[in-house]
Amino acid sequence: MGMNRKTCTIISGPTAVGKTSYGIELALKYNTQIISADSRQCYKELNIGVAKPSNEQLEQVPHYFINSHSIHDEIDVKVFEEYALKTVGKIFENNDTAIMVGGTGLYIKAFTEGLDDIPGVDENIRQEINDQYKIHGFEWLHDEIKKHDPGFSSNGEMQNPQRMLRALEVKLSTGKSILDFHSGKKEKRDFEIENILLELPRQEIYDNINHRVDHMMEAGLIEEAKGLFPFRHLNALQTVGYKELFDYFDGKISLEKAVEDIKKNTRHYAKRQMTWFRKYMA
RNA sequence: GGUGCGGUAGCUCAGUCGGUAGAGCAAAGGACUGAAAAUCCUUGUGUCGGCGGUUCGAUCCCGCCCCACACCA
Repeated sequence: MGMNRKTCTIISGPTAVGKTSYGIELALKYNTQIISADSRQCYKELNIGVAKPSNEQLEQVPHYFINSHSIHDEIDVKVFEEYALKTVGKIFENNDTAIMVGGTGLYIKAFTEGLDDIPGVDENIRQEINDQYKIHGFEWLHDEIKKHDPGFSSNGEMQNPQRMLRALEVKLSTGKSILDFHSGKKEKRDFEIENILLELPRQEIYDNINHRVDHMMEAGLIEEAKGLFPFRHLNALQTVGYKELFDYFDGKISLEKAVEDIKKNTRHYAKRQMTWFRKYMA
């Protein structure tokens, strides 16, 4: 421990607050590189709709976890945590400072504090649970958890199917409740972490979002989404900006409505980010 | 000009057989450990278009007026 501690500066904040350009500015100042903490910009097939840094920006400063994966890869927090830790290590070989920029709060949390070590789940069990849920619905899920994991049933989020599915698959493949894996222990990283939370008045964020969506449409979002339509079932495509246009392609809504929905859903997203970051970064 | 249908929460509308009203969406607040741009929870007082009338009491009934839409001239 001493004067030569390595530091990772993390720039977070809601979408459309200006993280990208701020991060580049800082990276240039420290002559270092950027690790993105964005769960969607890592996919090389997603461009206009995820507000990726421009090619010029990417040339100014090397970025990691941008265009680094395919929508066909299975990316999740764990993948990110490992990737990001490996990458900072690499950056620290030649720099005392690394920059992380991103809006995916859970990813940043995993990077800074680590995740509890939960064994991987049996793929067959996972598949079986998802199939059964699709067939029998919420009631079934509810009853299964009550039967197999009474602890989660009384203390877990019993109205949230996604969490319940996860709890069930962990319980059935490890024999232990997911709640028992949650130690609450924070991993201590061997580098310093400095948080910078970018904020703007709510109305300004919303205005930025509305304008940005209009620009995305002008830049050809419809064409991009059309090309990705066959992959709509992938997790990577459960993404604001694409799912609304898929509904339009289906004839479920008008194009005008789709654009409105993209703006609205992006605003909701920004709001959730603000809630998260207020708690963890402020 | 005439007839019809409306004017209720930011928006779309429901409702009160007369006792001052409620849904969805929006908006706001919150949660979050391998789907996180995902998933989920909580929060609803507004001159019920205006002015009069009837009534113990009107947003609801009656009259007039204003506004919107449709049709007829």
